[in-house]
Amino acid sequence: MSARRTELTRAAARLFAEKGYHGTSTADLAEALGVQKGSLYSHIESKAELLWEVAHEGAEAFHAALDAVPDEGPVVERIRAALRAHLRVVAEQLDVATVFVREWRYLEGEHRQRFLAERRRYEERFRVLFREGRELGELRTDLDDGTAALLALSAANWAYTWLRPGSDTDALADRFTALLLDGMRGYASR
Amino acid sequence: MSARRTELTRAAARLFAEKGYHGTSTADLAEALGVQKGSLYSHIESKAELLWEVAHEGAEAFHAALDAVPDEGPVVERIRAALRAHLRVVAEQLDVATVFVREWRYLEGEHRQRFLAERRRYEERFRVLFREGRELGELRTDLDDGTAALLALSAANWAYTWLRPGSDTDALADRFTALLLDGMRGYASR
DNA sequence: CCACCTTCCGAACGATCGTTAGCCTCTCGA
DNA sequence: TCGAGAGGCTAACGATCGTTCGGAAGGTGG
Repeated sequence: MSARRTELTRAAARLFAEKGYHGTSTADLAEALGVQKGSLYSHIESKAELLWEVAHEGAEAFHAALDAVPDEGPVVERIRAALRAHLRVVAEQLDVATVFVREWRYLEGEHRQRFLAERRRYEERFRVLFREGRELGELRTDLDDGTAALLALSAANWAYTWLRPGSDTDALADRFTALLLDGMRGYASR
Repeated sequence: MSARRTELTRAAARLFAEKGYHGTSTADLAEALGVQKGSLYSHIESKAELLWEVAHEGAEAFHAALDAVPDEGPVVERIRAALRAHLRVVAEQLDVATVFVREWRYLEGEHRQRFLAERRRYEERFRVLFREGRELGELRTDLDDGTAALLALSAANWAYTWLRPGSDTDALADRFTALLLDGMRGYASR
């Protein structure tokens, strides 16, 4: 992929995240490259192709980050690592993450199906951690692991709305993990 | 507001939630009423007015639900009640809640400012609960209440993506609350 | 019965949408 | 030195965008 083509993808990620897919025109994209809008079509076949590309890049980034999480060892540490990995991707590729979480739904046809499969698989990889944790006894044996995974994924998926580039995402993830593991209850309410 | 006008607002909520604000045309709205698109302008001054109306209705619904939460008594119970209230609104007014959480950002000018103020105030009402809980000792005295509120709000704000009308939102909220309060850690990892 | 108000129609507005076409001008390897 | 391909231009396409307008139904209250 040429340098110019890469530039276009980056601009698309930024603009789709900022103004939404339908709120971004080909004229906007062209202006970001300093070019006439017709010239975009030397690089792409359609605006929809850009959306797919950015959404797909998001899926790859999140999956790659999870790949670095060991699939053995204490579940508690793997949950922490998974949250760290997710938040790091959000902070380092905020535009792409935003498209991955919010704009993907404007995908159509085949691309939409492929994206949804990747997204479901990602969430399942999270769920497995909590199920395994319960089964191994590292998490409470009476844990509702589905709800637990949903809570963790909610924190992960909502992060793009408040997380800013440059944040200490490891510390943030650790705070979430501590909360999820040990709860908030104090002595006075026990 | 006439019955017809109300119908238009409902259609707008449904379509904005389904296809996004910029993905919904005035022709779509007109078709939902079985009318020519020009006829909409007997009822409204602009499409943007509908977005404001739906977003504002969402803000009112969420605030009204929180109003029913007592401002005294055990903080733990008030957190549970607040989560119940929020999830109930999401399930009972899913379209409006979706616009409140996701589509509001296409508001412009004055309306955008007013909405943001309402939204910030809503989140602040949540945050207060956790701060107060820590100060009163009902929650752990070493609690990071900002992160705690963020975690709860993440679960609340993400709910529109998975919650379906007719769910038992009270039970769902209680499961979240139990998790938030007592955590997931099991004996084996302590 | 008439005057009014609400609602809708049909047609059109200028603007903008995503996309296509033909042509020009570089750059670079053969 | 020449040919080719990459990348840009201008211009235009038909479609659709949100919105406006004048007029015509239809019901309601005086």
